[in-house]
Amino acid sequence: MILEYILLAMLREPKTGYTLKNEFDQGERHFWSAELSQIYPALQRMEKRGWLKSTLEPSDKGPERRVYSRTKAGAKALSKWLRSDPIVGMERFAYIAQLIYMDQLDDLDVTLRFLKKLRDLLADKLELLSSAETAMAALPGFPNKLNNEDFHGRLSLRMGVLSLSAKVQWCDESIQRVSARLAKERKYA
Amino acid sequence: MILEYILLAMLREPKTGYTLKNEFDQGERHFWSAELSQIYPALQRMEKRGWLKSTLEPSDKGPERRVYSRTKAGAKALSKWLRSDPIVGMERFAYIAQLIYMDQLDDLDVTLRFLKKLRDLLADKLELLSSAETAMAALPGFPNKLNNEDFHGRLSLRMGVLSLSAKVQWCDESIQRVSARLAKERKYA
DNA sequence: CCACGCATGTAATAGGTTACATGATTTA
DNA sequence: TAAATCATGTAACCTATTACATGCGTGG
Repeated sequence: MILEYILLAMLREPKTGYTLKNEFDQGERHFWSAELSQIYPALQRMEKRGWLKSTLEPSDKGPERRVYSRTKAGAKALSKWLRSDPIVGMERFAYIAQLIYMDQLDDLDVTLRFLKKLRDLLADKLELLSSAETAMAALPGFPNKLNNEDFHGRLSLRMGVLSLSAKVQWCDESIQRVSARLAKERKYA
Repeated sequence: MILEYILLAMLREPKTGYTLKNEFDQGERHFWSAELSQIYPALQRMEKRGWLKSTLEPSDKGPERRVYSRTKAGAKALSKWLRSDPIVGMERFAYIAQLIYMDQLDDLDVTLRFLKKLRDLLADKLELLSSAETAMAALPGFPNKLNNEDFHGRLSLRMGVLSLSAKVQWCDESIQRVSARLAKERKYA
């Protein structure tokens, strides 16, 4: 189960479920997300399995915090997972499904509006990642003296930026193509 | 439910569940996939809802085929979905999760091997889409006189090609960076 | 006093994969 | 005769989202 390994890896230092959720939301983890209702039971399962142990600590605000930390068994399981082959799953793009069947509407104006909206949505996402990348470039010793953690973080951020850039460019290219086709359609109408 | 709308859209002409599954597998549908155990119940649900109707037809080989076709209500539901805003969900990249936490192994050789393997996996996928794109370029009247269906198909294929190319390029760039870091590490060791 | 952030959880539902069950026809 | 393809389906399980339930402390 991938989420369990991600949580395990995020528990480099002891943390609560609530904290882990915040790290997902803060956009630090652009490649995955999870809800609290998924995180809490996962942590409980892992503790039962012996990968984590937890202690209750008082909180300034609100109820007691259950702080989880990795056990040796947990660290071993993580190490094994990190050494396994890359997990490349089927990616599912709902917006491509919409686009590919849009010909059935027989209305290129709809396609054009769709692509423009999509472009904006993807560009917004890209901007988030780009600014994170810019922030990283301000790190002390960038890029030659990054520590191992930041070095790996940089690689992963860059993948998000390049992949989203390619999609935004594809939107622009597609908008051009649809516009051209639309213009020709009108000329012969 | 996205799958239901995709099946609805694929039923441009009447088809069986088995046929729909084949279309997913043939790689024609690079943006989505589904198992028969998901397709059959989905078709049944849609028939109950009045989006599809089915008839039993004899088959040359094997059991009778249940052929589904869209009703007017189904066509209307599809049209509404196609006209809705682009569905941009959270993409989940398990291999980026592996990569980003790999610093905890403190062994750049593992990272390097990982990226090389990933590069090969992604390049294989890219090749599939690229050859589909090449095949499309051999279509009569390409690119200026494509019909609407092929035009939309081309746009969607191109997105797959560009997005995967970006990822392969990112792998290459990352392999370079890791190699350089590794070389420096050894020099000062 | 109410909304918001902190903090924990459960329940219901939806979406998806793997395994199981059945049986005909064709091809090696 | 064994495997592959055609063709339908169900059951069990895993993964993920949305909704529900509870309650403290702080700031407006």
